[in-house]
Amino acid sequence: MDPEGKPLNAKQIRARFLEFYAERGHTVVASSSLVPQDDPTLIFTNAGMNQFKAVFLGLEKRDYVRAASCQKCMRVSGKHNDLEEVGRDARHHTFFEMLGNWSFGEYGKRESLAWGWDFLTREMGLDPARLWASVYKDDDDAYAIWRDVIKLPAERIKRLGDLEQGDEENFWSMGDTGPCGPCSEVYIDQGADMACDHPRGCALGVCDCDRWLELWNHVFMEFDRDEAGRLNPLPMLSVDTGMGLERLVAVAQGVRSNFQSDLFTPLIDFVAGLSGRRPEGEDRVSMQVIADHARAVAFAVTDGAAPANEGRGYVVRRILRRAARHGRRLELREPFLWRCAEVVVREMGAAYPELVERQARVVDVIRREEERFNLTLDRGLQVYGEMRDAARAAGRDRLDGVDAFKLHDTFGFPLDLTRVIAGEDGLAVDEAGFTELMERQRAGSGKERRFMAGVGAWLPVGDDDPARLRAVFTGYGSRREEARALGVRSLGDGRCQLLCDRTPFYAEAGGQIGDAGSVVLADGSEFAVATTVADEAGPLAIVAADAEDLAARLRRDPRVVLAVGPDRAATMRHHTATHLLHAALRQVLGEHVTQAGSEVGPEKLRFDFHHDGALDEAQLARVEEIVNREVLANGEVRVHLEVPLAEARARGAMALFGEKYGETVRMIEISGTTTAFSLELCGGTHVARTGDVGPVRITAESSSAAGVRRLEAVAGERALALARRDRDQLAAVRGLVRQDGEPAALVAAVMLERDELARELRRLKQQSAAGSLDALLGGAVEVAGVRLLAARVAADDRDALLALGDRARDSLGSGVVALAAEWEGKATLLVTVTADLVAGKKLHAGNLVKAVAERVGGRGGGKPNTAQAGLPEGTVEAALAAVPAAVTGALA
RNA sequence: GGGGAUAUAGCUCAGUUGGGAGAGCGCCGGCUUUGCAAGCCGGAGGUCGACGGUUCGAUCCCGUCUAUCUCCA
Repeated sequence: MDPEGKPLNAKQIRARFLEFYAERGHTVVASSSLVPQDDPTLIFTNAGMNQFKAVFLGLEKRDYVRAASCQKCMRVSGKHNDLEEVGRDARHHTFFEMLGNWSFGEYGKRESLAWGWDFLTREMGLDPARLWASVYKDDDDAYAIWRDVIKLPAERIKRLGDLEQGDEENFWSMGDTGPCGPCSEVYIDQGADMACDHPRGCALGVCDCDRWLELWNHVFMEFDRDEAGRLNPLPMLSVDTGMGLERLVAVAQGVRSNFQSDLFTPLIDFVAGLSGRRPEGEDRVSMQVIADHARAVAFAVTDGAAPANEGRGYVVRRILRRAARHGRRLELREPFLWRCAEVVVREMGAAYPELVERQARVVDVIRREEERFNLTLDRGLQVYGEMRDAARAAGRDRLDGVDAFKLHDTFGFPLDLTRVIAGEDGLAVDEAGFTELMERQRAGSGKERRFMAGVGAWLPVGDDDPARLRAVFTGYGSRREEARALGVRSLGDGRCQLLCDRTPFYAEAGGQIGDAGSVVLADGSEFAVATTVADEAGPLAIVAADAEDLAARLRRDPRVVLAVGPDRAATMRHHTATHLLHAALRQVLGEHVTQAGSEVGPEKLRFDFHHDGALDEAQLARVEEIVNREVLANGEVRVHLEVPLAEARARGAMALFGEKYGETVRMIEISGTTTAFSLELCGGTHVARTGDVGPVRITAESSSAAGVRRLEAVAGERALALARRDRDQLAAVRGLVRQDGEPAALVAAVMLERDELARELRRLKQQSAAGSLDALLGGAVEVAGVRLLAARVAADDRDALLALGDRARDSLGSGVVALAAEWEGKATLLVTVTADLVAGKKLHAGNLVKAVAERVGGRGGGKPNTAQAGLPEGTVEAALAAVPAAVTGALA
């Protein structure tokens, strides 16, 4: 409550939470991106602790031990989150915000629970009499804190969960192994009228209904679970808590559904206004779906997850299309979701400045996707029409499950729309058949899932378990390193991963490909490093060696010399060139140009960016010119380490996909002619001065996806090689044309001349063919009452032969023409029959040519009026001689 | 990662026992016509997505690849 006794609004609640913990010594940490940076196991950030995972695993140190945040989260799958359910009840969301406080080995259960209690009861003004708590069965500490410190009556403290019985309630773990521990949850009793009719009675720990609303989960990480399932105490206890902002706001504002809180009402009101309908009944459900999905889509696209047909982009597309379908239910036919996204930006832009920064592009992406979906629906309608007609023609009053499934599977036409439209046509839909096919598809694709196939267990080199060790990357400064091997892991394909305490090898990240090179062992043996990949342990060299063998050698002496190969220099040039290109594109095309991906290697660089429409020659030339101008300026490439994220953002640094956003970031500044020319967050390797990049040439411009352009370019010696090749090519052209002047003009003149000559040649050939036609016609004979012309002619391609045949047939008026010609070492026989004979005498050119060809060992066929056959060499005369007999035979 | 569909003129698309590449719109030229999507005549424009196979012959059948659409994970 605020001083006047009015409920707080969502913005105030979010701010209060962070202030509350800041006052208690917590560092307020910005929400990390919805798109997880260094965690391939996650599609979207789904909990507040995601960005602290490495800290809990002991792999990363932060300069604080208490933190609090409000984290953007998305959950679109999982046992409690079927996308189809979102919007139908009071609680489920795709996008939500998670409030949390953390202690990294510092304070414990007592502080976390007591502060949480104070926040809820004093700051939020929740009635202490309605709050309940649960603890893990064996967690006597937490129980005692609730009863003795917070003074919660014992009847409102429940002991839940039982690991021995397989009940993981109130026991949290990150995975099958690793940090884990008991948790304690805070619930609010929403009142007896919200109770359910569970057979064993509506009660906390029994049912799962909305009366007992879970508000806050405090996790106490105190164990490390090993492979045998044993719980080993951790040296330090850590705290990880999470509370859904949407629930808290709803409870604090005294409403029963999250959708009635002011996080959602502006959106629902907006959609109601737009559609001219009231938020009641099924219409209310649709509006809630749209409100939820508009938030999800706006945030996801802002964080770089654009609609696509695979991965997280596909999830975004599905959410967006589901919203669009609900819009149609409200009879919103024009794209509308992009306008909802504008409302999201208006409402939440203050808390999440990135929404405002990228609004123009995000709104545009959403509107285009809506338009695309309309096209998909149009095409689906067309296909549906064909299916309907076929069903009716067959006298059925039902659309097959196969058809409904095909509409959905192949044309993306949703089942519910099929149902509605078929209903209007008086057709039922075989939904059982549809469901069966759907199940089959699910079962089919779920079966084969391989992730880093064949990766074996770590083979330790020293005493420590490599799974707990980490490599330090030293490759910014040096390319050769004497290091100590820690572990080897087989990839199952004759190669293995090598973990060392330090390594100069850059692992594939941020578009820059992993380093190749070599590793030399103490025994003098040398192995090639094919590339380098990263996982939580840091850069791992992929070595072409047998894992067991390599591990055995290293156990005798773990010292190794790691040397990055010579390609790295070219890669560094290309990486710096990529930053120059990015900045130049923004100058030429505008600030909407943002990176959509890149690949930087020794051979070339590839840069994908958001922009509509192809770049014309002038734009490409301008971009190339700017990049090269900056190279000549020879500005300094400065690397700023440990820049606070907020500061980097304030300076307008460009964020790079695939790059890790910690509290502090690495920033690459390229000084230009006057001020900073390029400023990007980037972990890659760069040259020292822009002059080191050497000449840069753009080699290709294309599209990689809707709204995304792709440029390819080369720098340094690759650009020189390209220039050399171009020069040689031009010299070759000049040499061929043997005239002075611009090669293009010379070639154009030659081409023009060639076209004229070709035309002239064709005319002459036709003339001469026409001339010889009279002579040919003189050779026509009469066979069985049909005029027949059989002759060898000079034609040097199929078209010429056919044209000649046409003329002969027309001159003949009524009859059969058989012409043979040879070109390219192959003989072809053409037979044409005039229309009157096809109809009257039932002559068939295809049959005639087949009969003749078979006589001499050839094969052929064709249509009744025209047919062709291939003849063996030297059989032309024999074939022509066989024609009269074939005609006679056909008429017999 | 696994399926399904599509790829033909600048654009939208036709094109079946495998046998001569088409329409509409757009473009260029000519004629006609003072007006609203003008009319008539003529013309240019195609490696039928790429590569391989089967065949006397492939836009068509088969295989591989690429791109786009779409579903499942």
